[in-house]
Amino acid sequence: MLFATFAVSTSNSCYAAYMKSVPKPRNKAAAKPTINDIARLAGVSKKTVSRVINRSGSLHDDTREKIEAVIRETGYVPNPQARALALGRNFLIGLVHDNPNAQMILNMQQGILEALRDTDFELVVRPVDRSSPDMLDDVRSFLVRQRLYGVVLLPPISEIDALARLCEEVNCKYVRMGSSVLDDPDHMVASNDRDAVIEATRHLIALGHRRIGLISGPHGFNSAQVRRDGFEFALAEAGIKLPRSLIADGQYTFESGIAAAESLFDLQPRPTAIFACNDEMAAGVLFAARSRGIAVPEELSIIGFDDTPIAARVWPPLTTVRWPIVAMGRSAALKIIGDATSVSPEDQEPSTFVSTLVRRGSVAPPMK
Amino acid sequence: MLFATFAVSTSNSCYAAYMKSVPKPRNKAAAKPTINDIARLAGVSKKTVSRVINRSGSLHDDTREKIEAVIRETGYVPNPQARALALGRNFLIGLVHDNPNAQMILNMQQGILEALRDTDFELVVRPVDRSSPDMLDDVRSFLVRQRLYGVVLLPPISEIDALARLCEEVNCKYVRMGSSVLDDPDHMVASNDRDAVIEATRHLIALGHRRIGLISGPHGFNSAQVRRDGFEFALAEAGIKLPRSLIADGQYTFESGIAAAESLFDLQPRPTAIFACNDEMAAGVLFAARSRGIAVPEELSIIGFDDTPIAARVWPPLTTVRWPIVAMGRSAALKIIGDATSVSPEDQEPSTFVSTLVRRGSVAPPMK
DNA sequence: TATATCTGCGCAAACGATCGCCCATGATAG
DNA sequence: CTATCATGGGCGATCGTTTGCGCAGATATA
Repeated sequence: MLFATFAVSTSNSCYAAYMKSVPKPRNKAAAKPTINDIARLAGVSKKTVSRVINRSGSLHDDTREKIEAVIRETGYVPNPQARALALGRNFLIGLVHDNPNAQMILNMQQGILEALRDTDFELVVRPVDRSSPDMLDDVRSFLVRQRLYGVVLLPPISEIDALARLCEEVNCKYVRMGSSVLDDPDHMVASNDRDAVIEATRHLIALGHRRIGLISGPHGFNSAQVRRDGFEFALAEAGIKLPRSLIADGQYTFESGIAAAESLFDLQPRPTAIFACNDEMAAGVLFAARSRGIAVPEELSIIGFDDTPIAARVWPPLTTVRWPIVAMGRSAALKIIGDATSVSPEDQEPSTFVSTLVRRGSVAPPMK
Repeated sequence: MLFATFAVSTSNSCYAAYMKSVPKPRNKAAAKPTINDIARLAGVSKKTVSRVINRSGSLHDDTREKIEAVIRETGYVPNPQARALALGRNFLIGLVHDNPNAQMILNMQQGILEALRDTDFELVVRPVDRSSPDMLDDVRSFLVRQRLYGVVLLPPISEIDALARLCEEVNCKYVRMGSSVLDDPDHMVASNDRDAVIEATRHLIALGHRRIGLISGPHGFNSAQVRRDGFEFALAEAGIKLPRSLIADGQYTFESGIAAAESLFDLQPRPTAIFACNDEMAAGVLFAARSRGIAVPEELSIIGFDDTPIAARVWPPLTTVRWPIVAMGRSAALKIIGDATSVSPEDQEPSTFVSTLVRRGSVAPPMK
């Protein structure tokens, strides 16, 4: 038996009676120390051990150190299931998303997991269907049943205010990932997409491009709106008129990028550059250009957004905007578990991250 | 520090908020009924309710139907935390992986989540570091602490026998994903990579290719070995000699594909076709060919493996082998939770899946 | 010295299921 | 007609924590 060698420092008759009342020993194969063992070895009560574990209440330094020593010595780890039951709250962080870019989800997971490493938290992933009328109920039952400690909401569903209200209602911490800064830094991690798009568009303009096409994101997406705003601002700033025909609707998918590019290619004269609101669509533009024999970047410059792996794998590699998703995921997770871990509680996690232009081979000055 | 802490005041206030939110619009799931409520409403004991929930023991049809009616009526859902504590087993499925292809992880998650949909199970993701000496201990503490119901092991770490033994030891169900069939169908889901590679290679040979290069996967990977075996088998079968110089080492990464392609391009004469053991490396070959001005598929045919999204997004789109990862993930999850769900317990989940050749634009007959 | 105020700490009751045992009931055999 | 058995169903212990309440003992104030 694991603890037979430990000295029992108190002869508590109540405890002895308790031990005697146990009808039969459980399977001791998975014998792990419980809080009772720690209390017995330290000569205190469970409550006191719980106090040092949860840093609640005040207690003598001697007592605390004694208990901490015993914990360290036995390698005691509190049982998460029992904690969850007593606390009514689980040590799980949920990642709720609605099938946006696959690479983005994975980078997000990576960032969150980095923050959760060496903590007691685990990551639970949960895709939802935004178009389903039951979506809110699904999420609600997910949060309530699993008693999640917190959730990270990925765009585009992070833009649904009802979801945020739901989290408040069921008392679940949450962080919304987004493309524009809300006035709620505790529940929001965002990037400065607008500035980055302005920078990208200025880059094209500086090279001499004047007929620049835009492939937008789907309607109703905040990120799509913000990126389009930045694009239009940069053009207006340079005094360039933007005819409606140069704006093509996209759906953030490769195929929609191809379709949008086809429509832009049919214009007379053709745009000399295209800004696509994400890399998937930019890859579609490149694909469509190749199909038509349009040389990139000689006859057509392309800029994407996201800097997903595909941007660097196509030929020519795409100039794009790098979005620090991993760092944002880490920050989001730290915002949620921040008060539960004792790692430097002072410095606030940043809420805004800077996206930067990555110059590769898909951009060149326009032909004369 | 070692343990997470809770702010007591937060916990209290949220409890109050939760209690206040009980007068709820929907009469269904907000006020969570307990098993005691069900027992009282049905006029039976907790134990009997538990019997119908867990399908254990035998009991009168009248009793069962009565209880089921009450459960349906009240929208009762058993508390997962309490179940986990009493059962010593959580309703969580773990996905343990060591950073292989990102797209593969995501497809895997999708497949598993499809199987878990409408069950009480959730998916917990856990990346590990295979090169770390603590890897086994990390996984062990993960399994033991979270009391996982089961885990899905992704390649390449699925090939580590010690991991499988560890799962047995801690009494955790597991399924290993792989590229070759082991003799343990209960714990293995595999695809017939070898046959698929043979088919792909035969395809190249039938078109007239004789100098075919191979970019292998990293040493020690079973999938790499199996794919290489298939390649060599198909060449031998056609009586084609394979000089060692036509085999280049790859690491399953885009960059290693570029490097391996460069070395093959330096050969005199150059190979007319290259089989890369995954799409990432195949994309690297295409990238390297473009850099050198080698026309694909006119001067060089390329075949990849996996059919990840990138294969269809580059130009020309890559001929590749499609691996039914999503279906395999679903099957793996069903193998684990199969006996816990009442969905047709008779039909065994398949252990072997068929990979098929997808013909796209990166293959053509060799030039004369 | 007596009273009031803290402070550290323990007892025992939740938390919400599961499950070992025991009992009641009706059927069947001797 | 009684003894044995099979079977549906209940009581209460248990899983390992957290926490409300209360009680000593120490310190401060009058």
